[in-house]
Amino acid sequence: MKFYITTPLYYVNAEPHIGHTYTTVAADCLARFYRMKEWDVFFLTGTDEHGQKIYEASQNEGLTPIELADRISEIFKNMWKKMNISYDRFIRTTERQHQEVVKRIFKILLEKGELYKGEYVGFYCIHCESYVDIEDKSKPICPDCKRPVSEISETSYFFRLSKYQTLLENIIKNSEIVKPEFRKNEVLNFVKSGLTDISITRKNVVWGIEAPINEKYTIYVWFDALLNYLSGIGYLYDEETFKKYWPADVQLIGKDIMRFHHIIWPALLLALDLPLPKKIFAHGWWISGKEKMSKSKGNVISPEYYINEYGVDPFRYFLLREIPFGMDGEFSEENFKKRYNSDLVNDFSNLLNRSLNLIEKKFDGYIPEGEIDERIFEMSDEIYKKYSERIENISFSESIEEIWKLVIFLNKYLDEKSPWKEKSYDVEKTMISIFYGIRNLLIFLNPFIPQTCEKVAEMIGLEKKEIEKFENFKIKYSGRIKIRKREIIFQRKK
RNA sequence: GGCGGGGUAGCUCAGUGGCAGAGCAGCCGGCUCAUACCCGGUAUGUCUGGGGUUCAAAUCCCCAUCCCGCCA
Repeated sequence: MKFYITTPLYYVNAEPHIGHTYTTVAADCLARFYRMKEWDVFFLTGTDEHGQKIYEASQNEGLTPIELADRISEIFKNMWKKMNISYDRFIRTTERQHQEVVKRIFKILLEKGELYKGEYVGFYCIHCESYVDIEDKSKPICPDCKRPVSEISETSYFFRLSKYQTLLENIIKNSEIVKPEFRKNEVLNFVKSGLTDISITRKNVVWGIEAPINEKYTIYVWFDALLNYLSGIGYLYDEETFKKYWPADVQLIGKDIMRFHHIIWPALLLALDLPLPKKIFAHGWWISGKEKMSKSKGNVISPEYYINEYGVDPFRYFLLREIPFGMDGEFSEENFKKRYNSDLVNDFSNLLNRSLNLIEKKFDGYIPEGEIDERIFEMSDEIYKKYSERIENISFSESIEEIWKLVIFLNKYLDEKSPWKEKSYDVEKTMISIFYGIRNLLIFLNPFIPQTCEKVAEMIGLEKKEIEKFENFKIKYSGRIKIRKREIIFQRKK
């Protein structure tokens, strides 16, 4: 089995913020989950580096566009390193190979008659690099960026998007491609309202891939960027890899770029006679103080702050646990702290600490040998089933809820057995069972908080590889295992 | 203006015709190995308002109202 997952390519006009981080952490979690199932996973992310905005931004900083792109894409890479993002490839749209693929696709589509040369008459926003509809013709302002726009008339190459209207309607209605479910109608209504062909070349934008024709055009940055999902896995140059991974299993996007991904992207694939991705999931936004975050409002959440203050894993945990993927959610330190203290400290970290403490006191740090309470395995089995279903549905928070049942069970189990009491019996059995319960927790939580799981595994005397496969949650070890050290994994915050 | 989703406990929300629920916050108690934690118990509701269908409505229908999303 294979699993191909993508994030959008991030535009290099800004440094990574919480939105980028959110998508990428979610993708990472899925990638790790399927690797633990021993599927052949390919996780693609990267940066989108062409277009007018990049050109302008580079000029403002006295750089060439590629210098700017080099710098920002490096910042993204560093951020993903910090966040433990396990991508298989980081693609940049300025790479020679990607550019070649885009050009060849352009040619193929042109030859197939999917592109045609036409005349665009209307308004154009230079900044947004897009043709815009203007409500009030006497005051031509870009509906998006609010800058003045000019009326133009120019020739351009168009993609026959309109041709796919009916086909797209049927596909959207009858497939899982638009996720979450509640977005389906929205997209469908838009398609039904009529699709117009879209211009995919630009005359006055120099920073872009040259169209492979005898005229001076560059390729529209969105067309260029979308094709990374194909060029990233070898389309037209490494057919073997491409065949192995295409179609994408899950493509994650923010809800702001649904139009491109739920309509234009599938239409392009249809034009290329390629199968469509199975799911394109649009997640919600993190808001701050009831408003969307923006620099001007000064309510931007800084990933760095939370990483430094609480650690990478608590940050990853919060992003995936706090709200259902797909919904908007409020990001506040108050909510973060509550989640951190109650889930990670009180439930999880304290479970580890009290358990290891008992093993040290009662058994000198050795995991006792003997019978294990079968309920641990039965429960793990059940949890794993539900957890898998939920992850396959891209419901991170519900998956964690499922795993948490084991955390709660283990705390309760310890209390019921009270191995610290003089008159308690079955102390060996209790502590072995707790040990295996914790081991299974580490396996289940590994896609979400990998660094922590690895650290705890090391603490309790396990190898990293023991917690890297889901299969392993059924294994019972032979031989003595000794706790290597006991330390508090998450400190309570006031 | 059109289409769609929603309004349920202090908060976030689940609940598609059969005794109103979960988590967090609260309250009471127990325990005390552990990071004052954990465990158990417990209160809380005009299910937005009004009308209708039904033996029975948070749930189905109609009207109103408010919030959100997409489109124009």
